[in-house]
Amino acid sequence: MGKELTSRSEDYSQWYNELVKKADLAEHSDVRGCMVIKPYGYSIWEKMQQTLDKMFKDTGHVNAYFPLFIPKSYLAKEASHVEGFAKECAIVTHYRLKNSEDGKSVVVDPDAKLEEELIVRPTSETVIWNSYKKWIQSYRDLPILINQWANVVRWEMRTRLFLRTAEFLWQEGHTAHSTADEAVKETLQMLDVYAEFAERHMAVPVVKGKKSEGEKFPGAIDTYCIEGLMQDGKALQAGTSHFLGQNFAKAFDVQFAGKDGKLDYVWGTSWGVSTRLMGALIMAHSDDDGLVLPPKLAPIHVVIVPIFKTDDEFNRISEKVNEISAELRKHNITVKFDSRDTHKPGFKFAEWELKGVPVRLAIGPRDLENGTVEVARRDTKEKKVMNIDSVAVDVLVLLDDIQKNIYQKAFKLREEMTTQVDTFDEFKKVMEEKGGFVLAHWDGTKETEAAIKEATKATIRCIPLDAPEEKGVCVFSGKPSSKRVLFAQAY
RNA sequence: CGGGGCGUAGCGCAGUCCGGUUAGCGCACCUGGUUUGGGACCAGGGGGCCGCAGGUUCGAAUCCUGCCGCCCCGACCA
Repeated sequence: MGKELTSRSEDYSQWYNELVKKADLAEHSDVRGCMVIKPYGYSIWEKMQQTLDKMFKDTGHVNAYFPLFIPKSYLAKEASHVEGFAKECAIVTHYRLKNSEDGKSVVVDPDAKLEEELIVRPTSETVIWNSYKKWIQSYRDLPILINQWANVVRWEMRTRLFLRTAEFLWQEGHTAHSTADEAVKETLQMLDVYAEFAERHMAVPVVKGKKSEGEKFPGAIDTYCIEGLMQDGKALQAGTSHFLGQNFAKAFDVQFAGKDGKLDYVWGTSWGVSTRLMGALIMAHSDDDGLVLPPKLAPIHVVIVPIFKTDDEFNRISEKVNEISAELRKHNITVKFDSRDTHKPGFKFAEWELKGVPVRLAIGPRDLENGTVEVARRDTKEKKVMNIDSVAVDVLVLLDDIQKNIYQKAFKLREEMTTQVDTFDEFKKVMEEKGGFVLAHWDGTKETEAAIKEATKATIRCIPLDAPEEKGVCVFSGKPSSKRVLFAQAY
């Protein structure tokens, strides 16, 4: 099948690109920067959606859907917002095609020009706040806690499957509140939801923090984020949560009457995670043999590979497999019986490893005789022979152990790849030789941030929320600083 | 959007410099047989607008021009 992967040490980005394609997650479409998410990749995304959606509902949010197209004038209403997105918007200018003169193709009908051009949403704050204006009159209408699952388009110059594509899938939460305090609480609550999802479900440890002025969302007062560290030592922003203040309420004139009868502008938040999480998942855990998926997000938990020579053997094994599968399914374990007789077991082993299935069972004639089954775990590649009667419970325990183990492994890597530095020479040395996260003092200015980026390619990923107060001096300017911030080269 | 590389069968590539029978190879695919506890083997077979569009030429995968796409490096971004 020719599915040997380039190793990570040889060429990390080539490894990533090949893995995405060979594990059947996604491929490039014919449209520049867009991707086809294939069924196996999409089923992982669906699992993410299901989990997140439940977490959103559990925190009081409801789903709705707002349009793909945004009138151009909406975008212009919030100054920093339009400035942030103007360079990467797709624009609809016409609504009709017609046959070309020679009849061989179709052309845009110049008579069908739109009066007001439409922007394909790069995010939905503007359309949503336009609706909120109609929905909100009094404090009794608040809060509004809405999420939507949607696609958005940002015309990126340089794209990579899942990590940065021109069109991507995401969820965007948009909430409206009567007080700043409540909106800030919401912003931080959703940051916690994201962090919990990343750590408990994706098994990716993340740092919660606040973005610097330069890195924050256009239109936000404060942007919070979760940052993960990939195996190549680069950081990946895995989710963002914004405190919008009254910026969009003012831009769209959304006011409410308080209990005292006075009018005030509504306070807002927005928060989102995208199919970029797929990239984080892949890069955090996978190895040179292919994907490594955390059981909580794996579309298939257990693959069963029969080993047989004759039809009779196959039939007897199948019978046993059906029993085991039924037992596993009782425990909510997803099982795939690879009964193909067109491939040898070794081939199947390699293929399912490439696809990251957490647990593999192999059953052959010897096992039938001995009442055993061979159990292999994807994360460590260990194999054990287990008693066939208790396999369901053993697998349940094993899946739990795999989930924990890959988190621990990622956590340990992050610990090893996080370095405290106190001089700029150290900073540069770490960035050049080791990579990863660097904790350093920063004077809080844009100029220093830019200068450090210029010199090292590292940006401020965030100001960690749990950063201890610590007197120090900025590694670059020598000016005083009260806490360390997190630097890294980033995706 | 700037610099570099690439585009030939589903995938990976040779052939391109120096134009000339019928465009090759490995994997995959189809048929038959032998196989099956870590990517099987033998035999036979099918599959090509040589990225697209022009041009030069008796003749173009090969030379020229334009365009499209992908990868890498920069600037920009989730």
